[in-house]
Amino acid sequence: MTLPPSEGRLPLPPALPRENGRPSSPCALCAARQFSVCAPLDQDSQVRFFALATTIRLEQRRTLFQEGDPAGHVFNLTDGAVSISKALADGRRQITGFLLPGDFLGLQQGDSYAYTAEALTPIALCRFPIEKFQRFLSETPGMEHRLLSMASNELAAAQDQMLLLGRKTAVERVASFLISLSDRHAARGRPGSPISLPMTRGEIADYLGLTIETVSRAFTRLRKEGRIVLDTVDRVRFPDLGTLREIATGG
Amino acid sequence: MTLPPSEGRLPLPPALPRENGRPSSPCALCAARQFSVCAPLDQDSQVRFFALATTIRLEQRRTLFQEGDPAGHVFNLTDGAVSISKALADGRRQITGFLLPGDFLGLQQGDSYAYTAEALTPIALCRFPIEKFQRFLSETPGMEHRLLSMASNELAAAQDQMLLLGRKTAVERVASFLISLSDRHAARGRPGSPISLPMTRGEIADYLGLTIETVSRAFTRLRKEGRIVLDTVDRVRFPDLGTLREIATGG
DNA sequence: CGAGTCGTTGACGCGTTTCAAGTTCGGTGG
DNA sequence: CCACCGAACTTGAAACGCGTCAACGACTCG
Repeated sequence: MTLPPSEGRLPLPPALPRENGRPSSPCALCAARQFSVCAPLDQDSQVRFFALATTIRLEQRRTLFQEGDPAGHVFNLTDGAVSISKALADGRRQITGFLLPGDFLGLQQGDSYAYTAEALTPIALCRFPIEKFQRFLSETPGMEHRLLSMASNELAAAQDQMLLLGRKTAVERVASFLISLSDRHAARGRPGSPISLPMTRGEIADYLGLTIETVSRAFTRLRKEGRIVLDTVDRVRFPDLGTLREIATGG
Repeated sequence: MTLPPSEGRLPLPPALPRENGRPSSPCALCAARQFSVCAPLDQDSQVRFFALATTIRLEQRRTLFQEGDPAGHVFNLTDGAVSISKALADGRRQITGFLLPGDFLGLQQGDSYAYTAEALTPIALCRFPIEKFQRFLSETPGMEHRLLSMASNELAAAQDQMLLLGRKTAVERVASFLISLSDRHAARGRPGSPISLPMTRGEIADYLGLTIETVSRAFTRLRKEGRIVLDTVDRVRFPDLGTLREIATGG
């Protein structure tokens, strides 16, 4: 299975340098040093670690795993975008996160996944069988420390999102969403503006606890007020990140 | 400073057995084995661990630390109830969690607290200086594993709360809140009904992303429909947990 | 060219918020 | 012991932001 020319919705870094068969983005656990507080793995550990992984690819809109599926693997996203979501019995859905290259997913307590993971674009991942991964964890000093610090960051992000969902208006939510996407791009050394939106309005709505129509109206309002420029429907520029940030925080 | 007879709002376990000066509730990190996937610490490690801690007490409504304060300690709550919250500049507030005895708080990335922690009732905590705690972590096999599993559980709870905040109605939110409190009591071996509510309607509102009035109306509606019985304003009985659970999940 | 998906916009309805009284209850002081 | 007070809670009425329903345009793909 090969990755189509990738003109789904996410152009992303047109082509990150590809080193001798390894995935095109560094593995968050082993190489994304800027996100970790602990010393990176040594050369030997990295080799042992990569030996555990299989690279897999998935087409746009495919489900990686569903809430309740037996949890057999953990993953590291190397290309594309993924949504993490939970749903109620009647279909109401909440997307709890969007994952970008370098993000890690699938680790949790219990023997089944607590959420659904879907490909927003064609994706590529490193896949680790969970027992092998756990064994590597326990054998490799510093790995759990690193995972703990990643989990702490996720927890802080989750709290920000709860503040958004519980207390922000529709326009504030959309502004916050755009700011956080921009910041994530900037944190990886890519420009914070313009950015591409690999997700649809419906997916943004499910992430922000709104409807498609309300998200669309918020985009329109931000555009008419000059806070954003929509080059295309999935490409946004920010003439003034400072003001947008103020809108996002209700300041 | 001594703890008053504790008739604030939280009678809680009237008097857990108190062993030779140790806090009345077991430390989540060392003793609450039912919440951990890893082997408990050995006797020696426990002794070394407790040597790091100071027991402190705080009166009702006092702030333990605020969002932005330099982070100097981590804590383990041993008695009472604590709220964790974040706020916007204009005062809108979101409570992201309620902590009960046995819960752990204060560990995060960065050198300042990312949220505010307040005593809902008179509280007692074990306090660990963060550097000593970190050193103990790195010296004690299994500790980071345990913290990681705790963080994973918190992350799963945070995702549930996002689903609640983004997609549930007011009555569903209140029902979910009551169910989760009941479940937490049951998980600690205490009766799941009746339960006491150590927090005010305003604090419940800030947790559920609602207003005081809406929370009150939801309580009234659940009461009139026979789903709950309010012995007093802060004591709830559940005649039929199954039906309440269905309401909570929109099923 | 027709069908389908996605996004935008308008009109209207509804659930929650806002504003405003009241009620209950525990604590305090006369 | 009781009157008073304030905090917390409840209830009602009106306002409003977001959801729902519907129409339509832009674009893609057969």
